[in-house]
Amino acid sequence: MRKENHTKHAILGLLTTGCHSGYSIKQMMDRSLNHFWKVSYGQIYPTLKQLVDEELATVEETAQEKKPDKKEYFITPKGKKALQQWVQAPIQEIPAEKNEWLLKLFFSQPEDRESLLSHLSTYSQKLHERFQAYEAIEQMIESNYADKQEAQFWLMTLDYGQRTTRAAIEWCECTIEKIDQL
Amino acid sequence: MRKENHTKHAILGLLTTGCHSGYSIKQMMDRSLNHFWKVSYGQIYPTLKQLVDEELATVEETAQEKKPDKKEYFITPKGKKALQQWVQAPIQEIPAEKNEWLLKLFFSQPEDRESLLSHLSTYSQKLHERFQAYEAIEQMIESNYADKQEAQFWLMTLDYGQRTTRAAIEWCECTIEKIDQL
DNA sequence: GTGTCCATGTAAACTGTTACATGATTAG
DNA sequence: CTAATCATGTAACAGTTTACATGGACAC
Repeated sequence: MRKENHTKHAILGLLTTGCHSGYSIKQMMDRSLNHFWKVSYGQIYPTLKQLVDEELATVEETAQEKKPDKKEYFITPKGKKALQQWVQAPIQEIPAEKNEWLLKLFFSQPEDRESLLSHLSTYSQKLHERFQAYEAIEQMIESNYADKQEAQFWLMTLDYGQRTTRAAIEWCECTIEKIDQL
Repeated sequence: MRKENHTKHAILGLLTTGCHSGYSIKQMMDRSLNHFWKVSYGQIYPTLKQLVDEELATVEETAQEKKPDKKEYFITPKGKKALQQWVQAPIQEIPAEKNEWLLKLFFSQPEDRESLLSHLSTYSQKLHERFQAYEAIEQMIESNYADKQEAQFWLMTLDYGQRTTRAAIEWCECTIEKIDQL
């Protein structure tokens, strides 16, 4: 049973959204896909090379004035086909998040009450920040990509983030209350 | 900047919940911590060895009648201290789930409509199953561990799973409708 | 002169999964 | 007789992060 490398496809997919360098792929990832997929440069650059090796992308090296040299990557027709095939391929696995907060909560003892409350309020704050970040991205997409058809799918992934984050924030508030009453 | 190994602490923590063998740790993980932490045997057995090396746990080998030999692990006072320190230590990182469904949605094109709807209905179904699993665990905890003080924390982690899963299910339904109307 | 943005890359370390290996007992 | 449960473990591989290395431009 071989496993697909989804990060490879994520990077391939980003080549279709106007990102053509490792640097801009990283930026886009951090800004728009951050809540459901992350990558580091240590993955991006080797993967781009690999994509070229597999003929799913091509490179062009450009010298820029007053800026470092840049390598521009472009998806090939073969790459587009591979991307679509991956998009349409069925999925079996439900995502499993690793949640350090819940792990610590699970192993807490009544005497850890104070630190628990502190963890929860930090968590709640981070969730609020995340929620606000989503709203900012939403507005950015609506104003910059209103014409782009694919942008509606981007908004859907964002909606997922907003809904689940809202639920998590509500949980934080309820749980803080519960622990307060212990 | 060194990183903590949370799985090590998760396994250490499970030694305090009545699990004393690699096998029973795996079972408990799959049944109760599955929605926020997963481990494979390939991690459990080496980690247990490591815990003994670091004097956070001890082993006792027991020959069982009509069953294979068993190694029983017990947390040491030093281990308990390490566990509590880890539980109380602050957390900076908000969890990042890798969501293959959202990744595919993000890179979808209008012509992928059919496969998208199929993905979403599968996802929704899996989320329902997960939700029902949570309800079963909840009842199990309430009937088997009603007296155990820590069980209240277990129920809180479960509540998190239920709330976020419910939000995800609602998102699925809304998104299916949206795509239907395209 | 300090920090941030632009820009690319590698090597080592770490985390985690999968496949393999073994074997007895018990329930259907 | 077949599958599941109990029970332990390792080696190879895959995926990912971190630290390191480099360096110009530009704003404060």
